[in-house]
Amino acid sequence: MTEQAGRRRDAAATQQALLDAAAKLFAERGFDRTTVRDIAGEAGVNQALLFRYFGSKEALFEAVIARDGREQLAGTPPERLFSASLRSMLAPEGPRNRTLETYLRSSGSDGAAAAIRQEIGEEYARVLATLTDAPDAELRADLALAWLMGIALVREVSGKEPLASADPDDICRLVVTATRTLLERTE
Amino acid sequence: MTEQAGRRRDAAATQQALLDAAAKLFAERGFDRTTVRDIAGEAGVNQALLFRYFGSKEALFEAVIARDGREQLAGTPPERLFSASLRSMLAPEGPRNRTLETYLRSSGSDGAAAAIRQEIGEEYARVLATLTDAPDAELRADLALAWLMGIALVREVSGKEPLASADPDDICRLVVTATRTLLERTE
DNA sequence: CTCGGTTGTAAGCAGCTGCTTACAACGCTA
DNA sequence: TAGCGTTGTAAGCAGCTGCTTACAACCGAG
Repeated sequence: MTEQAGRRRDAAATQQALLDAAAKLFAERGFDRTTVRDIAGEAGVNQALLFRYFGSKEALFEAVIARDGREQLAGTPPERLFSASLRSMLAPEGPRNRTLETYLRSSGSDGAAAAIRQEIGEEYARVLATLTDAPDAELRADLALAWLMGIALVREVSGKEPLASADPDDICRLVVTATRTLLERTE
Repeated sequence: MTEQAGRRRDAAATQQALLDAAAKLFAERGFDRTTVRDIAGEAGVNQALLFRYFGSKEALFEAVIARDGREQLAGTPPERLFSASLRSMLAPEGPRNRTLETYLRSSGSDGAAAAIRQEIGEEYARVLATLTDAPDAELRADLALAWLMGIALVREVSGKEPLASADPDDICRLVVTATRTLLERTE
């Protein structure tokens, strides 16, 4: 996790370590339940440096989202965004993108965290809305996004069975089938 | 909100006021973000009484769920539970049952709160699972429950538009239509 | 009236939170 | 090598958290 040997006095590496640690902990616990001491400890860094390099806990949160938030969004064609996001959230391991997980685990936070949450949600919904030509496309997109969030919530946060241990393929099949009535073109 | 005149020294009324205040605040802010001082203040009661009558903040949470949690579950036939819960969460006002709202706003909490969350989820899913005869009925029920939670999350917690201001009837129509492929009998 | 348990109050405890400050160690530049 | 800005450290601040304690006010029973 932390590199004790090798170079010390490396500001860039320290900032990276803080960003990585924060991204992990925010995704796992959300904004409120992650303390600056946790982040500094996970990064193997003195907590005062967090404030030197990022100014505040909220600014660190913004930096994490700015780095990871639009990655999947930009790199996925719209027609695959829904299933790709679903699979990304369901993937048990690997360097998955945990932005949506961060989003839902930080629900209820105020301030800058709330503003950023909203921004992410809007970007996802905007892309999903292009998938249908129904007049209420945005509402349908919100409902699809809501299902994504709900599945992540019940699976990851609540750990409810059988959903928590279900095969991502099975989940994907059921959900994509059901959302056909939501996100489809009539033309 | 609080009755200052009239009887004082009424243990039962004090406990009721604490339960009501706690139910409201837990639904609005979740477990973690609600402080015992908030609850006592909302109830117009000295905070020490909270501990005298309920022992701990977690025990108060359990008491709230025990009082309200199974109300809607017990009073609604299975085939209407999904749309009834959805409508109850979408209802803008009135004495709606806010158990599911409490559930999702308290996500991420540990301890007794987590155990109770799980219990509520299981009861809802068990009932929903009776609606289909598919072999993976429980998984389908979890996915339906997840959609409920996700809609509440995006609508109430994130306040995302257009979902937040959408007509409950429109939402219900779209969601119930989409879940037909999930929760239906083949026989 | 007096007693004694019940109800309500005020103050405070220890622990944690985000954040700040004063200072030491380092290493590049001159 | 001397100086100095950069990087890292340790300690601590004020505010909030759940919870406890010591005590006053009340009221029915004897």
